[in-house]
Amino acid sequence: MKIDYERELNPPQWEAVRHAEGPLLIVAGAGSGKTRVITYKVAYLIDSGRAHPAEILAVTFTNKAAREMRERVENLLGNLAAAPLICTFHSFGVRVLRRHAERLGFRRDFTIYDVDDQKRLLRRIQKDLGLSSSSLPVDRVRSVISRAKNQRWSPEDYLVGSHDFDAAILAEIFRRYQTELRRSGGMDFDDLILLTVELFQRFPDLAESYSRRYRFLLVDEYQDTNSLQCELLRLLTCAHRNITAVGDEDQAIYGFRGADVTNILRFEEQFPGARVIKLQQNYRSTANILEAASALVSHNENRREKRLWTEAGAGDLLTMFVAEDPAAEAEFVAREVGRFLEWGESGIAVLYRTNFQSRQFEEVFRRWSIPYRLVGGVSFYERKEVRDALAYLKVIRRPDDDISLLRIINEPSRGIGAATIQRLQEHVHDHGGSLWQAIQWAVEERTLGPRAVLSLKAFGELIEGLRTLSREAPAIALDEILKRSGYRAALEMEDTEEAGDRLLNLQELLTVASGFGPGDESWQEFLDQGSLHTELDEIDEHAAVTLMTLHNAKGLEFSVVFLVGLEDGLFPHARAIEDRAIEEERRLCYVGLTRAKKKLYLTYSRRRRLYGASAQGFSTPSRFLKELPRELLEVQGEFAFGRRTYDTPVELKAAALQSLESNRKGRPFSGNTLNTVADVKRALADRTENEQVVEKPARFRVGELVRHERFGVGQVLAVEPADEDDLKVTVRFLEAGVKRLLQRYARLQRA
DNA sequence: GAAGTGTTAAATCGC
DNA sequence: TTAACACTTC
Repeated sequence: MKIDYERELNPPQWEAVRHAEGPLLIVAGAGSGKTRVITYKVAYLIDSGRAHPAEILAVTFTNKAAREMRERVENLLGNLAAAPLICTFHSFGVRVLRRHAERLGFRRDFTIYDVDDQKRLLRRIQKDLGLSSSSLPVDRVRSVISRAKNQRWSPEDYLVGSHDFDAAILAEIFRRYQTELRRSGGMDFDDLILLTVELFQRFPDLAESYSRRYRFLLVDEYQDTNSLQCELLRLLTCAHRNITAVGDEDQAIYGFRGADVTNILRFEEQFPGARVIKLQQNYRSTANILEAASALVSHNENRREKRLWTEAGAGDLLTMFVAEDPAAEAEFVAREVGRFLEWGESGIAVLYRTNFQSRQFEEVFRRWSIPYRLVGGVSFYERKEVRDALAYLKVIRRPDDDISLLRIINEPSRGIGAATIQRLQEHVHDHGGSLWQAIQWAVEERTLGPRAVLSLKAFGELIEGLRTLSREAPAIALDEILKRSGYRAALEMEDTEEAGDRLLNLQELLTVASGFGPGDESWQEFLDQGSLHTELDEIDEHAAVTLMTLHNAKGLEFSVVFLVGLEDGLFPHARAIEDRAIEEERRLCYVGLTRAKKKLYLTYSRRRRLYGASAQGFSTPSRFLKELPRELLEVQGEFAFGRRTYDTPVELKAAALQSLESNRKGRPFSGNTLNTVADVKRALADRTENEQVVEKPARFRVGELVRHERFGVGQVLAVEPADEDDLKVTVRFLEAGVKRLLQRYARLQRA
């Protein structure tokens, strides 16, 4: 054998790797070499001659994980004549459905509709039903529909089984959504799994042939499977029982898309006689980090107790930093990052709960010339111009694809406005068929205004003319499309920086496309990768600092991790608090903590502008901070004022006084005492204790100084409308003894 | 009726 | 920062 497995793996790891036949569950704690074990297992199966590479199917949840696993296997074994199939659940579904979708009444060249397409369609439907998007947010509709589909509910089933307040409306939207989706011959992400399961259930022979073909099945991140994926795995093991699942229930963070932790907890029930091997030695983090993470997650009730241990030393304490506002938080992070970069450290990550938090960090990093890599956010394939270009390609292949057609019908503007489109849709609604057919009808019958007919005719001819291009390679077709549709010209005309970027992106897309030859399959592959792709990661691959959400960080490790925005409402997210889904948030926090190898920073901001509020609100430190053992934390640099932080209270006081002086505007003002370290610590330990109320209503302006009889001088930090006549005023008092943020409704005095 | 311009509100997580 | 919406101009 090429590899000395016994030397490279610890005893339980090696045991898991050599367990070739029969069901196996590897319960792997964070940093216990989970990915290593599963890749070594793939290698071992091949290396030992137990499996031909083509008999192995390894399923992951993200493209990134699949790609990495492929690379690792290749590193271990070198180039193989045949490669094992390593892909995501969704791309496996696509693979199967592209071959057999006809059996379910779909065309094989069905279109995959992603989130953006779904939203466009749903908005349209809601509009048709006369519902404003504000009363029923499209994201909520989408999640309801997705949940229903993952339960395999039809719109009618949903109506019966749901307790939602507006179930009837939701069911109707759901019904129309399904109809439209089917009519344009499309599948959404949920369908990719759902329909694969349906296919296998209706045609057991097919399931069996797949099961026979892939005699060894490996599943990564098993705790994140939903019931459909679980069913798919069951179907894929109908001809054998060689399934190896790796997972950690403490890292289950995809409940929101239907993942169900009980799948991993019941693995032995589903696959009787399964072996369970636990990996509990952590090779990643220092003892302090590991201890903090374990302490945190032990607050969860829904879990098996396990004991992670490490041979590593205690390492540094965790550093907690309290910033005055998000800008100061970002500056602190940038400063620390700068120090690590000087020391030559390169594995640094800034992890946050929600994508919008990335902006403040990007801004500071750019200002300080710190090269960073942003994962997620608006990715290449989500850009408008890229999606438009792909929509053109889809339409010239299959003009009946309504959703793609709608995207480009007036892009660039060609005189087909909302009213005309409305008419076309009415026609489709009354007479059936597709929009494309409705356009033909409008041109022939001339029932619309002459201008509209002219524009539609030109559009029809444009598409008709472009259709022959589908015989060429995608790159050639795309280039021609951009030319003839006037898309490129329109951007060139604009002559703005943004238009220039868009042109560059289209050029980039052409480069990607040029890797694909002519032919149906090649086109399909190109378009599918666009739909299933998440981010283009060759951009600044070697940047020392990575910015990403906690969800994106799963499975990765970094020497230094900054976990930022640790405020109640942000993390744990307000929605999770409302839904009483704190345990999943805590697991997410656990995932974040355990990404760090050597050094972990926890930061939060005392003020933050959220949800477009007109004023900055005050935040409460995340409840998770209180669940970490005090003795593992050091509080650092908490002296923040305005946008800056200061190393000592003396410096802080000087700066604050100066700022206050220049802002005084004739109001009474006297010297004051500022926060001390002890004050801040006490405030953190119990925030409510320090909250006070302003007794006298008055008029306030942000930034202005006020004086209170009892609490002394303070600065108005926010004034925001509350009820009709009321203003919510937030004041920070600077005198000793009272230092917290005071809130009170003050009567608005109208001018 | 379409296109261009200005304004305002909004924002979990992701295949 | 974006995207939907209202409003004006052609």
